[in-house]
Amino acid sequence: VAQERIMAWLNLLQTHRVVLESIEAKLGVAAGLTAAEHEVLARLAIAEGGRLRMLQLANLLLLSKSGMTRLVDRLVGAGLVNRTTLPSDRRVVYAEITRSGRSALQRSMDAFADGVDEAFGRHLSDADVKTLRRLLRKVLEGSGHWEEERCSPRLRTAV
Amino acid sequence: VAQERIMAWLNLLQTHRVVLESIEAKLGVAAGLTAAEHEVLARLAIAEGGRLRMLQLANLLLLSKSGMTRLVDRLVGAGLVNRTTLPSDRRVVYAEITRSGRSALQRSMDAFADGVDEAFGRHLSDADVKTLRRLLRKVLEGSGHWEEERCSPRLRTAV
DNA sequence: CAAGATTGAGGATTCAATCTTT
DNA sequence: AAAGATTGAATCCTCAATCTTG
Repeated sequence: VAQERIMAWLNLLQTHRVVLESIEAKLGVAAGLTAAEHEVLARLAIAEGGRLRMLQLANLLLLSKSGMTRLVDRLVGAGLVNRTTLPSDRRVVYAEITRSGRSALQRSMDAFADGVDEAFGRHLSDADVKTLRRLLRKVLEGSGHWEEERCSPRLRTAV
Repeated sequence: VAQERIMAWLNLLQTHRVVLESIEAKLGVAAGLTAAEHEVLARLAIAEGGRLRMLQLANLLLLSKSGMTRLVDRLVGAGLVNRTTLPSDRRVVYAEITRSGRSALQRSMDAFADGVDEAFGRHLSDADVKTLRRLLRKVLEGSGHWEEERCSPRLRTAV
């Protein structure tokens, strides 16, 4: 019934909170990063030239433009990212991962994977994970919010 | 592989954002409530006597004590909830839903169900919903965060 | 004027400190 | 002293307005 749908949503909400909290705890002690900061570094590291436009980043993380400006502000302040402009179109600002950013990412990468595994993956079989992903994809596609690059990035292992 | 787990988590994150946004939009226009505010009203409406302790509410919504204090502040300001104290233990504060709160809930209830259905349930079969819920429950139980009352409340239809 | 990004103001949440009652 | 709740300071986010370049 409809009740079942509502409770499924309730459980998704709770799972989100619980798992995120666990991931952020691990990331915090290992690299002093929030989950969002880690994801920016991870996205930049696999991008062509180690850089992405601000708007592209905001889109990938489902964040507002101004939210991304502030997030990058923090990363620049920590020396993990630079802002760059190319002469071709000087309206566009690129965020570019620094050498220091790549080494921070190496540390946070393991913490992140640990966090995901501990709170999320450990209790699910490989088949469960596949099923879960298939269902979530169905939801996202159904509401028109699936984008290959955002939802299914090729994750390079090499940093 | 581990990649698959990470992407499953990524998709959960995105689904959470997308569905929540849709629900809040519906709740906003229909009743001027956020999702958290709606859930407080819903929890109070099915509770014995229409009231719950602040700490119990915070636990149900996975919010901090102070976060719940402020959330109830807003609901009291809107006249949807009252604060009460019983003589048995005057340290405890109860949030109690008002008549006005119940009528607001009647409006927000439908909007909420619509939002869940539209962004979340519509694209999943009944079997899919059941499967999804089973997997999420597995995650929550595995990490020791499943609590029957919080994760599987009996949802009375009568308000 | 439109696109891309940043800034200012305001809202929601958390941690640590405080207040009241037991 | 401990339990329950609130308050103050700080963080992070969003919306609307603004600035710069095309």
